[in-house]
Amino acid sequence: MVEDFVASFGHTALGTRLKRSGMAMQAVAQKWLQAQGCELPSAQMPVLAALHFHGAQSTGELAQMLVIAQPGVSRMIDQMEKGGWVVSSATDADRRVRRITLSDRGTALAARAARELWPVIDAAVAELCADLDGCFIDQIAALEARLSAGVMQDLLDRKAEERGATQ
Amino acid sequence: MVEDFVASFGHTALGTRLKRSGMAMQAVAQKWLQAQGCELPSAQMPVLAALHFHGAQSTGELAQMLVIAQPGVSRMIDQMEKGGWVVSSATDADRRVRRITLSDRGTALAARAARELWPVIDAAVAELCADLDGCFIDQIAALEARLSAGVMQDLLDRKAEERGATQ
DNA sequence: AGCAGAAACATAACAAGATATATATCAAGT
DNA sequence: ACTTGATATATATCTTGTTATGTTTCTGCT
Repeated sequence: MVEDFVASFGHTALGTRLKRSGMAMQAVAQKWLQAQGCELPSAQMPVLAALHFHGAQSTGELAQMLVIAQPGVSRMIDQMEKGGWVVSSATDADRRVRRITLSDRGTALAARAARELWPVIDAAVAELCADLDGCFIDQIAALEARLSAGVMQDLLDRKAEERGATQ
Repeated sequence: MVEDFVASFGHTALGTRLKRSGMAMQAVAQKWLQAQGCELPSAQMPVLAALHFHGAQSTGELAQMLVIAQPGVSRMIDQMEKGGWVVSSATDADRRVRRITLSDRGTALAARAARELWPVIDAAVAELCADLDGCFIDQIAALEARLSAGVMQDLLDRKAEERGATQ
């Protein structure tokens, strides 16, 4: 039995592999975040971070910043507003525009994430990708192997511990 | 305005970027395949290729080979059977098992793809990823830049032309 | 002022992955 | 032979992206 046909399919299926690896990384990160008591769905994290670092934005601006289609942002903001993470309102100058701000709850989570969650993920992923040698396709293969071996979970835990120990 | 916040977010959003790049590559490939008269949805292409190179498989075997969840295979096979690309039937030895085979139409498409479609994609992607220098995150950034510049479309066209010219 | 076209967002439907769970069948122990 | 547990697949629902299209509001021209 072929274990991973897609990986054996050369460059032809590279798109599939990149997508798969990306989803795997997101899944690991989300699981870890949940374990840290972070209730926000992982797909909404970039919105939170964008609003944290760059202040209030419109729907269209967020779509451009996050490079996702505008209807996706529309729906995501609805969900985040229901979850109490953001507040939105029509602007006075142009009443078509919906201005989105972090709520108190969202601000608090973003501050905490900036302090102790994102740096851990950043350090873990940086180390996950360190020493990926060879040509690009080999690097992807190495990354896939590390992900399926559970290396990223271990790194997240270790990095969190290290930060906790040194602070 | 920040153009691509995710890309500016360091390693933290690498998963999102990988996923995004993979989807972009798949989209370009699918568009090109359609232009070549290939009617099969791109997500079903790996199934076609797996059956072409490794013969009849069960639902579970396909899930393992393609590293996707079994319900996804179930649904995809339903669609492909409706589209006339595959035929499936319960096996005699174990009537729980659904054995999936390429139909005549599926066999014909796979043969054509193996001859003149997959090699083009392979060559194009190989060149797309050639000379990606630097550390992994820089390589991803370079890949993203090439994708958004439309380099992959151009390569597909050029590779197809080259193959056509030399054969 | 009023109308045409553009722009911002919302809504609907689709795609392709996921998980959770139900159903049907098989295998093994008594 | 029957019951119990495992296995293969199907079904239902969720997630998060997409495109297509509808609605509201603005802008600019006459």
